[in-house]
Amino acid sequence: MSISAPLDCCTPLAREPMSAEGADRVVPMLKALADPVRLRLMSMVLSRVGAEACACELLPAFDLSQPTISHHLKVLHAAGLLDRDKRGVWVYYRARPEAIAALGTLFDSELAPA
Amino acid sequence: MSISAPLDCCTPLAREPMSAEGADRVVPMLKALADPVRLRLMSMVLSRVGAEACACELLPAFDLSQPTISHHLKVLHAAGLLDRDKRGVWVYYRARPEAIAALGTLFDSELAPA
DNA sequence: AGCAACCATCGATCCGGATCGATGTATGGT
DNA sequence: ACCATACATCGATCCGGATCGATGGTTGCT
Repeated sequence: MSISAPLDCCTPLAREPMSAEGADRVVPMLKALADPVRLRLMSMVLSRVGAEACACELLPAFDLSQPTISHHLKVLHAAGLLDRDKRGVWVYYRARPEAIAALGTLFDSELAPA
Repeated sequence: MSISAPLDCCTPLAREPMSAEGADRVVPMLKALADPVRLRLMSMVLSRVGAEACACELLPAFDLSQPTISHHLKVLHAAGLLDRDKRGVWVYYRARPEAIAALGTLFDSELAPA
């Protein structure tokens, strides 16, 4: 499971027709966020000071089992959206600003063909 | 199948922890784009002058059957990302700029908690 | 009226993924 | 050494969705 996401992946959708290879690089990130639990997890981490949160703080926010939340965090990590940092017994997840910024540029409407 | 997407849905992820209801409003759009074929379809339409394209022009770009492309276009339409306009025998799909803009604000990194 | 082209719908198949309980692995405390 | 806590992994189940061939509905042309 690589950290993937070279992040040289995201030109605006409106700039030119995206190639199949380009799509294959972006889709994993979108797929990771295209789930209500994972989108809320990402938002919770991003809202924290330092964009960092302990898994133990995220779990009680959902009515889901611990393995399920662990699975979702793993998906976000594999997509390059979260960094993982084990400190003692606790695991802290930190958002990767470059990944969020890359997705932001995807939906830039500047300079769309008139 | 409603056109959905009131588009008052998208505050930046980093602004505050997204509620379950908020996630349920955004996820359909993300899910629609979290597919390589649909992401490329969206990019192809957005790249066109007027952000508009005929279905007959989109089909040959893929090695997929006509029902499959029709299905994907329907998903993008149902998510509020594409408008549908039948002109004679042809069907034209036009991108909804508000929807793209709404997704753009989702990933705004401005004013994230320091 | 008849035919051809464009697109949508239907029904079926098949694969991925969301979820869980059970179990494994580390870390820290007594 | 023992146990409790925090998290990950495993195996199984179940549902949604991506895809196709076949068919249906419109529109335009002759």
